[in-house]
Amino acid sequence: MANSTKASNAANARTPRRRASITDVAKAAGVAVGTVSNVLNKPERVLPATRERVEAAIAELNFVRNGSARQLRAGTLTSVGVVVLDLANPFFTDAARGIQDRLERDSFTLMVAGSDEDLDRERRYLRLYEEHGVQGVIVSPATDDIDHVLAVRERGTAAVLLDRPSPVPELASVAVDDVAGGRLAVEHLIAQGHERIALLNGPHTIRQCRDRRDGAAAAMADAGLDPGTALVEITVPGLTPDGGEAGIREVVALPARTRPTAVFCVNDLVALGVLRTLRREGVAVPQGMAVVGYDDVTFAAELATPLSSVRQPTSELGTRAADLLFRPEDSAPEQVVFSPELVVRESSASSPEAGRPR
Amino acid sequence: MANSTKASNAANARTPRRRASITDVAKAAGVAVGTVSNVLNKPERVLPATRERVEAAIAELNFVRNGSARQLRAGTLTSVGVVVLDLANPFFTDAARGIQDRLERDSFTLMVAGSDEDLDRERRYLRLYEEHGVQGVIVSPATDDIDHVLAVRERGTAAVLLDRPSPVPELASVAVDDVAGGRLAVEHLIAQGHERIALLNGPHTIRQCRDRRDGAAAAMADAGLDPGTALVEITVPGLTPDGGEAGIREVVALPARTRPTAVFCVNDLVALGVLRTLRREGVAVPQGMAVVGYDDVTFAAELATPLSSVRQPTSELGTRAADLLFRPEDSAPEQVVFSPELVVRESSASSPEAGRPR
DNA sequence: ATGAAAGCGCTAACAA
DNA sequence: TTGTTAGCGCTTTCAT
Repeated sequence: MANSTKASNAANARTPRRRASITDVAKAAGVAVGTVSNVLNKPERVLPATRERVEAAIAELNFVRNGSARQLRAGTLTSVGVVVLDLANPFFTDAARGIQDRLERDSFTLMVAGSDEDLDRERRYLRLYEEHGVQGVIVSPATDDIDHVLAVRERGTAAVLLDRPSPVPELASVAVDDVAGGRLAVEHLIAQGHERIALLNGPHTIRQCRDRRDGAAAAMADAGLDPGTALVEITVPGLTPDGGEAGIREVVALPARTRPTAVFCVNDLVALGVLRTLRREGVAVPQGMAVVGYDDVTFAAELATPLSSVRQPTSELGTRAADLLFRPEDSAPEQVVFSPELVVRESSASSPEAGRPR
Repeated sequence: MANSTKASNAANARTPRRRASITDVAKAAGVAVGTVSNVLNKPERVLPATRERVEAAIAELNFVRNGSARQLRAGTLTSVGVVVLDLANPFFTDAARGIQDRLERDSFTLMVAGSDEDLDRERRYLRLYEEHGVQGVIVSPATDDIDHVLAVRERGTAAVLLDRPSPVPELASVAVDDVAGGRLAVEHLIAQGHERIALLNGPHTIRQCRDRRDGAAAAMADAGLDPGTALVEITVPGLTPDGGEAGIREVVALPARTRPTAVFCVNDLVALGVLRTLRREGVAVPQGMAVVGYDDVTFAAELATPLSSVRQPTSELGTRAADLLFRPEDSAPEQVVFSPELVVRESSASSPEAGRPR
């Protein structure tokens, strides 16, 4: 049928002239529907001759199985749904890649949706997946409210929390210790001599943001600084470069006396915007302002000022999540927590090679 | 039902104890199934009193509509499926964002899958979407073979090609002129005095790769250079930073006499790997090797050596694609082609500010 | 306003 | 080996 389409006209193609059903095929081939079904599912059970007739009819009628009907009978589907916070964030797409890699082994298919940190959208997608009978869902929740995830699981669909430790034992999760991450970043900055540090953060409804802040504050307290004044938290309008730009402008506008000398960004996208803006404004990094990011995305090391960042085992996060999805029924749900590590680069280290890169 | 889950035990939750059906709800509420259906779909048609009873039953039984059954009756679904070449490529995720933004307006839901440039996987996802009755599909095809996309459309599902001009008039498409893009990049390099240019490219089965090469070759020919010798094409093992690293190592290993002095990378991910490797190897950019990328991703301008790149209207690509999906039946399919533009930065311009950035 | 029942397309169990 | 048929869960007439 390769080029036959060339002849057809557009309107025709668009018209939803009823898709051929298995009954149509049966009729056209002069066999029973059961036989067509067998050709589709257990070809070996049907005589080559009849099979050919049926296959001809299928091709002829352009038949495509109706997945809904199929599934209505079968009960379930070999696919998995994922909802991440942000489709444009490399952290999540890398994790999605990890999931896909793992799932591929069992020839599951993966569908991804982005919630844009919106609880409603998260719920909508989750419900869509569930209604369509996916085998499991992997969600990085936008807020603390995960009742809907729990509910999905209650109803018999496997569920795993991604990048978020589970608050209840019966739900599996894969996460990275964000408190530790925040602590790492700020301990490092303090060690570099900074005593007032800005935190460009997202809303505290997002757990990652809250935890990283808590870690940062803890590091301050441990160092004998008062987090209340020494940690200047600024909520950015978006976890993006533009958000970072807006945030750092606020910092720079602060009176010199109380202006932080370092900034810890809740992710590398934000940090990218910060670096961009500081450069434009002629502020030297790290001398005028030290910067630490989070996620250690691919490009962090290659920036004009190589960016210090808290690294997470991103893709492994995904593969583990996929693993947990299909553990045997009787095994207890597992809570996996990875540890982050800090990668120090020039954006925060006024040490050895402070001058020119390379 | 918020915290009730806490009490339940895991095994129980996992057991696919048959999901409650509409019949169960009807029974529990002491009404007919039709009434339950009405509560779900046309609540105004049912007496408040009965409605409440039904709603109580729904909550009680944890009922979730079975999407397959629903759709089997209704025929179709308000969602759209997208298949992109690579989920980890910012170009495609940005485009996906564009699609999502546009679709949101009509409260469609979006599902994304990555084919990893594999035709089989592309086919699988497309079929999955089709079988499940999505309203439309948007595909960035891995190869020239788009019969399966045409077929989907023939069967009545709207389809739009993404980042790929349609070869047939009856299929809508949104693309960027990649020949022009390749030409822009190489013309620029030639203007900078380069006479032998490496092209780190992906396989020619991918149209974008082929077109950019053709544009590059054309620019050479126009300048009186022989593309056969002056354009050194190297196929990278992957369109990723690591692929770029492998590619540039080949280039650098060439005997000085025939070694290119500039490299044009088929995307910015590859270029990132190239810059990284050149830095490690101590090759100055652009003096020792000029570099031009493609896509102008967010971080291109912020790299240690700001990267020259061919910019595409990425997110607009997505919104337009979504637009085309739902044009009225009678309107002819549209072929949209955007023009790329070259953004020159330090990685290729030995001109003004050749020395230090900032 | 509600109930009863048909039927969407498919698979699986059974009969021939 | 092939045909017949019940029924998955839902929506939608058509009665009541």
